[in-house]
Amino acid sequence: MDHPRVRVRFAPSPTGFLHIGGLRTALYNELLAKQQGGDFILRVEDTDRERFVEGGIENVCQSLRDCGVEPNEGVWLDGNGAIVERGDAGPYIQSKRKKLHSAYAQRLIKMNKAYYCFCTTERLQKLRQDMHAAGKPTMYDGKCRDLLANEAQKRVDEGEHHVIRLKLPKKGKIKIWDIIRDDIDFDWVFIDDQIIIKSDGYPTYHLAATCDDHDMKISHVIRGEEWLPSTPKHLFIYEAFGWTPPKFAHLPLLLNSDHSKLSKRQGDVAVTDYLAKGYLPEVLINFVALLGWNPTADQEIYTHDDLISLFDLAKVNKSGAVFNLEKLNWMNEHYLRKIPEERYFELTLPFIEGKTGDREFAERCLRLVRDRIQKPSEVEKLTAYFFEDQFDFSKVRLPWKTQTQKKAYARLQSICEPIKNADDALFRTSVSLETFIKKLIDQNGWSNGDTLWPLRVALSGREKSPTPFELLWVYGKKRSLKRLHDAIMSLSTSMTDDGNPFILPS
RNA sequence: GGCCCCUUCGUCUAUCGGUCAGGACAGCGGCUUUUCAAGCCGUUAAGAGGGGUUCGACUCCCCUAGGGGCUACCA
Repeated sequence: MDHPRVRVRFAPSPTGFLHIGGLRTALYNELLAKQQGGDFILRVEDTDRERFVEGGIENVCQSLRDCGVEPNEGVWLDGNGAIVERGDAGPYIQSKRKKLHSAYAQRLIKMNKAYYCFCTTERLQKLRQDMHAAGKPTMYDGKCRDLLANEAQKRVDEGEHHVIRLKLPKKGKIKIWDIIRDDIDFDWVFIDDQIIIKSDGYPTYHLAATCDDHDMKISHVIRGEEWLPSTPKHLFIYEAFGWTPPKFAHLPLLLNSDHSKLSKRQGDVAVTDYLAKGYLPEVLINFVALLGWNPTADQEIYTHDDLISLFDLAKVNKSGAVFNLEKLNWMNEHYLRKIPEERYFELTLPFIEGKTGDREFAERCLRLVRDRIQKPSEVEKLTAYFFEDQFDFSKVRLPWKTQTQKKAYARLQSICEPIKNADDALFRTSVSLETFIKKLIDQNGWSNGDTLWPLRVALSGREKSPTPFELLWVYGKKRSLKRLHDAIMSLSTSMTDDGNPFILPS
């Protein structure tokens, strides 16, 4: 009997930040829930007190919110950024369910599906070492497995340190079914009696997640592939209690370029890091959705809504996917060009804050570099020269190819005058400026190269830059003339190939 | 070591027995051009290997190899 309603959960442990792989897991869960009109729950798995990181829950929630992957049930942040829980199946913070978990463990003991184990960490460690040295699988030897129930209970009552282990079958096979991978067979002999309650009284993942999933009526468990080998243990618990297990879908791992599990060592893994660098949330979603799945043969760009309607768990790939930063960059660049200009300004303005008090000038600068960036932060460098007072022309060639300094000087002078006399309206678009300059070239019988090169270098202070027409437009008349005068001045003082005295233009 | 999973261009992927194996990123080349980008056009590049099954396998089965995951009182 299947679960009538689709209810899925993303269940991170708050041991740091939301991992980019976690974002994909959360997304796939959310896509299924939204598509099927079900529930997407956020449950925090914080049963490991030693690894708990302050602020971890907040970071996960905030990252999910930033990316628009919103749970409609479970742990969430309220307007003030405080952690709250909503929904009827709570509590959703696992540590608060400790009593529930120990009650389930007790029931398992009563059913003879679990047992108390008094073995010390030291004994266990030595056991593992010995088995490893003997070339055998490192498993628990079952020392406490057949302790008499009342004897074990007595030792517990006397306060002896203990854990609770699952009493797994020692023979036979178990078949699990996975939406992505179909049937998988496991042999019980190779599966260890898993600890389900630690000596601190807290449950391990295996018991907590399984029982919580049942209590919360989870219909599909969508999680990383690393959980595949422990799924038989989870199924054992479902069977012991007579519960209907959810459907499982184990997602392929995200990989570094050397095909190891995606890790911090080889770049950013936290969603926060990507957001901070200016990757758009919708890009992260679009990109990460396509790591392991693609709904069509020839489309790369999908909105969140597209993904919701097209999502199909059964078509998710089985093999791991390398996280390809270059493609992410391309996608961010692509989106950056499509978003409304206002949003583009919002994204980029902070990076040139304080450079000029002239908002319109700033916006023109940003518009000019828009198709030259992959990330908002890059505008800072690309627009830097617009805000420099003076260029150092000694490092660049103002004349074009074989053009003499004298001729470059004369050419710039000849351009200054018409620009000075031009109507302000001319500066409204770079197209009109282009027409104007080209006409000037035409009328005077000049050539493009020995006019446009010096003009462009004069305006940018560098040999590589956008077109002179765009530069004139960005600067406007006054700033343009200032740049031209600076260049002319520089040419006149550095001229050594010709003794003629030059008169500086007014 | 043991168990499990995986294997199409360098990378992300499409293909669900019959295709010139398609698209995207990156690369390369060209066009454009005052430079650099961008843009446009074109192009290199793949079914790990070996056996089967079949009229026909990238697709189904087996073996081998390679990669990955798990093997904690972490999740």
